Amino acid sequence: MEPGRNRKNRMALLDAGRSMNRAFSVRELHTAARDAAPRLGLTTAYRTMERWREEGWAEEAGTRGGEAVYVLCAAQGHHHHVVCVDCGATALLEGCALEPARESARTAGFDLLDAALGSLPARCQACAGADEQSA
Amino acid sequence: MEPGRNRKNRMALLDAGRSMNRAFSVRELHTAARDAAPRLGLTTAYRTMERWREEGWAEEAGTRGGEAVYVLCAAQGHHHHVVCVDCGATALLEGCALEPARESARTAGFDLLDAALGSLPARCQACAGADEQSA
DNA sequence: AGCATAATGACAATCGGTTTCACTATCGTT
DNA sequence: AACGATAGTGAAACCGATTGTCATTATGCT
Repeated sequence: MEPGRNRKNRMALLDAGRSMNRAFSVRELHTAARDAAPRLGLTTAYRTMERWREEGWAEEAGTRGGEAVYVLCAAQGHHHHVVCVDCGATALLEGCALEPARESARTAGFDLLDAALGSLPARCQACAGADEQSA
Repeated sequence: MEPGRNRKNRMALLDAGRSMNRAFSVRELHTAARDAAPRLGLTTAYRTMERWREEGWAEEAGTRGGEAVYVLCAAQGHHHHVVCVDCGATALLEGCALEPARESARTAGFDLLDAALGSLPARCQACAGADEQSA
């Protein structure tokens, strides 16, 4: 990570993102980072997230309540994880669990987009349990 | 399909949707259906798409240029297809290509959401080729 | 014909997200 | 220390997709 100029804001955002251990929206990131950098604007949060995505440190993990959520990727190489669509909890998947799907797509003349499939939508045990209760 | 009252608009929308053989946005659907039903409003197109989704005839297949795109599902049972993120072309995947991923997720304590994984983002050969040219 | 109600469409409102633009912070150079 | 170039910033305007409102219309039933 190359901080470039004015590293204070980005560091606040990075710390905030790392400390929340789940998928989060830009708005949530902004709110969390404001504890450390009160004058931080929402625009900068959006710009920083886009930068992280371009540089591969973050990826989009679907939407929640109408707004896009993202995950910070610790693993840099080829990997996939699951993200709970309710609470944002994440887990890394072992091995290349999407290879069969990729093969199947290839025979149909399509290339699966790893970039868009880094985070598979799922429901974690806690949220699945809560769902049963409310249903 | 139960047409209910005033079937003219919905039939126009359904015909339009069926005739375009690819993923499409609500706005595209509305435009196409207007040939057969000129007074059709955009609101009705949105409402109809939501209804189709609730009833299982359509599912969201990501976004393109900021607007959500959908596919009409011919197959009713458990199935997955790929959707080209560039042109919207679709193909049905053979077999249960996502089973390994589901297993892997389960060991991590997550349930993959079939509903959200009906359409896997991909790129078709034509668009992949066009991409190479422009790059 | 008359009624109850589903369906409709024009328009307003909402809401993520992006763009604009004047201002500020940082860095290398004098 | 002052300076100039440029990256970075935030408030506010803007945009476009989607949803809500509400008076009107179409439909099926009696």
